[in-house]
This record gives sequence, C-alpha cells and structure tokens, in this order.
Amino acid sequence: MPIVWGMAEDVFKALADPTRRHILDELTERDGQTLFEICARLVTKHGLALSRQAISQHLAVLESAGLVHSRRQGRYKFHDLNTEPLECIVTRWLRPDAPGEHL
Amino acid sequence: MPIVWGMAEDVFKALADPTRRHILDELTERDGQTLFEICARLVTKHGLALSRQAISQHLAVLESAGLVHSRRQGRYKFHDLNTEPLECIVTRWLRPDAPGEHL
DNA sequence: ACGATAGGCAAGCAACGACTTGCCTATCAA
DNA sequence: TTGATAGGCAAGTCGTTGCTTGCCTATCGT
Repeated sequence: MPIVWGMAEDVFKALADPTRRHILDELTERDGQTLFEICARLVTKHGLALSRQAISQHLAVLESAGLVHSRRQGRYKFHDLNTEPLECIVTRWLRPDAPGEHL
Repeated sequence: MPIVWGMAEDVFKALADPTRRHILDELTERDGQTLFEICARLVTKHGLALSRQAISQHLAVLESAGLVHSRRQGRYKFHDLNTEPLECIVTRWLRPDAPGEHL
C-alpha cells in the first residue's frame, strides 16, 4: 500500500513564496503578532513594501496549510507559528543509509 | 547580521509541484534512471499521463535547484537524487525549545 | 454616538508556470 | 548507411497566482 502525501500539497505551495517564508521567519522570532505588526516588520526588517491585503492573503494561505494558527481577541487577531506540518515533508526523500543527512 | 536564505529559493519552487515530488519519489526508490524510464514509471505507478517534454522540463527545474544530478553516458542521461539542498530548509523555522520537533 | 483602528471580501489585472506541439541533434544497432 | 532510440530547443496556449483597488464590517476610545 503506497504512502499518500496528499496533505503535503498545501504546505509545499505555501512555502514556495518568498514573502510567506519571510512571514514565517517573523513568527519564528516572535509569536502572536497581528497583521499590522507583521506588515510593519516586513517593511522595516526585510524591505518589503507590500499592501496590507497582500500580507493578509499570504497569511490565509499559511493558515490553510496549517503552518499558522490564529486566535481572535477583540478587534485583534494574533498569529502563531505551527511547525507541525514541516515534520514529515523532508524526511520523505532521505535515504536512511545516505551520508550527511543529519537533521 | 541577518542570515540570508537566497539559495533556498530554487529548492522551494522546485518542491512546489506535485509532479516533481513524484519524480523525487521515483529517484529515491531507484537512482540512475533515464528520462524515458522516469516517464514510464510515473505513468504505471502514479497514473500520470504527461508528455516526455513535460518530464524533461521538470527534471531541468530539479537539476537547477541542485536536487538532481545528471551524468551523460552515450545516448543515455542518468539522473541521481541529491538530498543535500534539503538539509537546511526546514530547520530554518524550528525553535529549539518547542516540543514535538524531532527530525 | 462618532471617529479611528483592525481586519475582511471581491473583482480585476499582470506575470508566471505547466504543458503541448513541432522540429532538430546525437548515438546505437542492423 | 539507414532506421530507430534518447534527448534537446523554442514558440505558443491556458490556467494559476500574487498583488492592487475599492468598499464593507467589527471593535475600541473618547
């Protein structure tokens, strides 16, 4: 019975965009940021001049991939990084006997 | 001094396509396959009915990302999997103190 | 209640990516 | 040498995607 990697689809597509990877970098540094915080820090620290909606759509992609969880609190929405989906996606192609594969 | 992940760009884009991931699956199972072999096995084992050129272009993407190495021998061109670029791309977002991250 | 702040929805656009088609080159076997 | 096999190159199509723009809802402070 072959292994099915169906759930990995969204994760790989989410990771394909450099802006989304920068967002994950931001959340790795500090969890629980709001949309406006992420926008500001992407501008100041990475030089990305993107609209609020662009970031919002990226966050939606990351969330539907399971890489980001969000919790609403009043008018704020805080975003947390979730690395769980990353765990299975690389070991998929690692051969047990090959050298130099020390994750 | 911030870390630069420039070389990861091609790797993530290469992994974003499901067909390319199937190709990596094939090469994980058996190294040194030719283009026609990969075509045949994608059809029979994964039900993918793609043209030879489609697979060829996918292999070019994988090769320029460093995930596949190729060696020419007569009229054959053999393809080998190279997992080295995969080593740094996931640990990027893993926090050392978080639970459940046992790669 | 009112304005300001935080965020969402939807249509439109421009660029990219996957795939096909057609034709060409190179190597091997007879 | 001729035909068959393995692969490469380039243009064209078509769906996807990243981003913008405009407008709307919800919550908070005063």
